[in-house]
Amino acid sequence: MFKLNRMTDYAIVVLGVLAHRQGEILATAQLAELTGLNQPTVAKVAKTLMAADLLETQRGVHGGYRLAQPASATSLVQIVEAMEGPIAVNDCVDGAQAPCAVSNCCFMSRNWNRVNLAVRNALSDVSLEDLIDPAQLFTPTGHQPAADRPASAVPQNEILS
Amino acid sequence: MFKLNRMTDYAIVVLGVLAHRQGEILATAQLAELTGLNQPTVAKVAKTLMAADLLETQRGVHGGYRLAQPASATSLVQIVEAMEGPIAVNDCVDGAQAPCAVSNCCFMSRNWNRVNLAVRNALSDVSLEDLIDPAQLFTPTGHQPAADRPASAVPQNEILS
DNA sequence: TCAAACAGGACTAAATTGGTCTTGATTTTG
DNA sequence: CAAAATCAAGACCAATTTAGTCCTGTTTGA
Repeated sequence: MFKLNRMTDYAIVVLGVLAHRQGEILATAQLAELTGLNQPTVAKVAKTLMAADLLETQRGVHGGYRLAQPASATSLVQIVEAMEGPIAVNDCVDGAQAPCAVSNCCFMSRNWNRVNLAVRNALSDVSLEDLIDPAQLFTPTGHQPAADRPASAVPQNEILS
Repeated sequence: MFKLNRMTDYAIVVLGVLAHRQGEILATAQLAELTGLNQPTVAKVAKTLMAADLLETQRGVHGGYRLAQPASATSLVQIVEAMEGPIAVNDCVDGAQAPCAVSNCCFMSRNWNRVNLAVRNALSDVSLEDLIDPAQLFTPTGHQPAADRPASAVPQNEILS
């Protein structure tokens, strides 16, 4: 476990498509077609991402969404917290939504905060750009041409190509 | 979110009590009294921890449970994985229980593995002993005497004292 | 003015999680 | 040997959470 919600997965797919067409405004119907998700689901995800200022919107005819910032500037922790609320491994952690219910709290609180911060840092080290571009990662110099990448790392599917 | 299950919290409380009485065998009824949990809940948690070899058992009259290894040798990742299964931020990660459902998978898989590993490492850096003993953490030399610790870090409650 | 699109909720259904119970096996003790 | 205490294993139901849909508005361009 420790799994992301399905909605968060959807959000990443949607953001990935928008990142590939940076600047373009795409309607939820187009996003639905490109991602394979249902249009209402895309709309719900987009609304949530809007509330976190990760998307910009244009209303009315020919309206839609685009990224509010470059993919390289959006970190995974932003996406996760937009969709799932603040990261809190339990209720003993600063920023948790409810006070802790059981008594393993309080005197462990500082340690939980340390754990929580470590998890959070792990997510903040990855940008949306990293997630959608395999070449970015695992290559110390970065931006290595595709021909040099192992074939197994590039089984692109139609969604983001 | 990214929250641990309540059962995992319970497990940590139970393990914490057993760590304080290392070597002693405690029955689920005693553990229930010491932790404030219900006896059936303690029994369920203990069964799960048994399956992960974190506890040793003695059956029959005066039976019960004790830690299978010192608290310092049990890491948080062991406890979490015992209670919640392998850590997998999504289904695209090695060790996930189901193949990925949506198409944000595959070509992101290696990156997800990186994220997953970072989260996992964050949890493996914390031992059960760290969790129950605030003095262990935040003191580079470790094992600092209680008198030197800031008062705010030692609001012990009755459960683990 | 109309149609395309987002805004903001409410709402239902499905899945997961938490907690309890039952039946059986094992061990100590009188 | 019998009884009591205790763990073993799993079935089961209730509560919570999550996913997905829908409805009624508002905005905008043609």
